[in-house]
Amino acid sequence: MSWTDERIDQLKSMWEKGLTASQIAEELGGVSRNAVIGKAHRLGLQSRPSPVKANEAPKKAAAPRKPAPAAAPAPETSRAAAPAAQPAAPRHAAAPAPAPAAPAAADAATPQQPAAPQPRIISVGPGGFLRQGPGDQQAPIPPAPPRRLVPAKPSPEIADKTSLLDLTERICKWPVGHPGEPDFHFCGEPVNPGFPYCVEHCGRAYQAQLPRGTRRPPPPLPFGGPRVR
DNA sequence: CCCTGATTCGC
DNA sequence: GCGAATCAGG
Repeated sequence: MSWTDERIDQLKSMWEKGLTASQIAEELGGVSRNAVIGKAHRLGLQSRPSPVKANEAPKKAAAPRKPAPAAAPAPETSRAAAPAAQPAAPRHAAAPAPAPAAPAAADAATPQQPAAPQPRIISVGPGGFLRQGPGDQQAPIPPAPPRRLVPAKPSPEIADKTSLLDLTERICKWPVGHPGEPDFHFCGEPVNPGFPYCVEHCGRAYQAQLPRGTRRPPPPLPFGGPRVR
């Protein structure tokens, strides 16, 4: 899968909506969680409450992930070299810190600036578009971007059945019932590690090969077994 | 264990 | 540009 404009748009939308990278990856399909995060960063979408981000500016530069193989202790000008030149990544954008205007004249007579950098309250509507408050004029909101509303498919969670959308790497994918039927769902138990099914269903999926003659009639297979044409 | 996002770096 | 591998916190 490649990052088409559409998929990028979906990514942005969902990212801004606060969906996790995993959810986005799952929704887009064909990409990993890492791919989503990587793309998000490359797009400049940034800053999302990260569990690993609490710490800030430790005196020691972040430990290099990979100690240079076995050479060049030289001042490697790697990617993270730029100290503070361009409008690089604003680590913590906010920080209004308006220059303390009147240093000397401490006259309390300057009610000019209420100094209230009101945090913009933005809510997100379905589809990921941003709502504005009444007074929030920001004229050129996206000039009617062709933002497509994403179908809210996992909305009506049907019972506690494990649906196709609930399947993950570690959920038993043994089908129960038949596709198309109203109550068709998947087993949903934790898998037998290394297999797509839980222990119980592995037992049904993988039968020991018995010696000829002692074969037992094959157990029912998912979907009624291989179709014979 | 599971999850999360951030970062690096070979491709 | 991409994303797997890795790190690191919850």
